[in-house]
Amino acid sequence: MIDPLKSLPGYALRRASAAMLGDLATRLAPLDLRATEAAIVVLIEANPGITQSELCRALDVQRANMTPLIARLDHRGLVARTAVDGRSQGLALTPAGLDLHRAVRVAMDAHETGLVDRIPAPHRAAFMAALAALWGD
Amino acid sequence: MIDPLKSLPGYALRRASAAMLGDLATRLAPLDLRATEAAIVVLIEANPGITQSELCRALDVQRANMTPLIARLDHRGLVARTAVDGRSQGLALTPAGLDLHRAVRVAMDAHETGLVDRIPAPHRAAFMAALAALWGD
DNA sequence: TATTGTTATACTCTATAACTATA
DNA sequence: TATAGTTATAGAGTATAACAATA
Repeated sequence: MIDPLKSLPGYALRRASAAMLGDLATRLAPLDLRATEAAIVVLIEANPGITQSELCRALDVQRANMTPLIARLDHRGLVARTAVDGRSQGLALTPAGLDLHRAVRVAMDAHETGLVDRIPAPHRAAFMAALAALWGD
Repeated sequence: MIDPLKSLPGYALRRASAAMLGDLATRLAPLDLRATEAAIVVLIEANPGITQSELCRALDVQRANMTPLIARLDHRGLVARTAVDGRSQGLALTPAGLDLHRAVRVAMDAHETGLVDRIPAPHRAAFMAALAALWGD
């Protein structure tokens, strides 16, 4: 079978990303969190008082799609909302949220370590630089 | 804003992939093709007579999800089915499909060239090697 | 028994438009 | 006027289960 896609960097990027996202999803499944939810938990922990709109900009998620994500974390008792002004609420992790955050970091660190370990050591720095060049702007 | 995600290779991989997929989608939109459909067109052109199941294995798409993809290309008159045996059909591009394939290659080549151009030249080989290490399990 | 293609279904992710209330 | 959050909705992507026909 001739596969003209194998040699295309863009296609390889998509397939590698999908494979790694699948690995992360497997690791987060026991926590009943999806990848985006885990990213939200990490960002709230690092930035207590952050608003939904700020999360949207950091993660490149639409405001309309953030609403059900935060609502689910709220209903699970992981996130608390505190009014900043009349229209926005600062978000912070509850004690249960902080506990979950520790488990998230364990799962994410294992994922990232496993990923980096698969890349030959001399290629790692160039790999990160290339991703930054594609992601930025 | 503290962003602990920025330094994570897995997260950067996901964001870079999403950015590049968006670029490809924009380039394919005038052809009314999605990225997976374009990949199918390229694979059929390179492998006339290929079956749906073989496409599924090459692209890592479930059989159940391939059905509507091929059906749409068929209804648009881009793909012709020829019975191989009683249960599978070989796929080939029609003349209209071959015309479209040329436009697909133009769009994909522009996409890939733009992508590679954004990566500093000394990092390109390592980038491809790293992706291959992550993709091929 | 295993494979091909199909249908039905469901869940996630993403995108847009429109609404409210607040600044 | 612009921003924050919400609701509703629609389009894609992806996953499983079950079925008929064929090998």
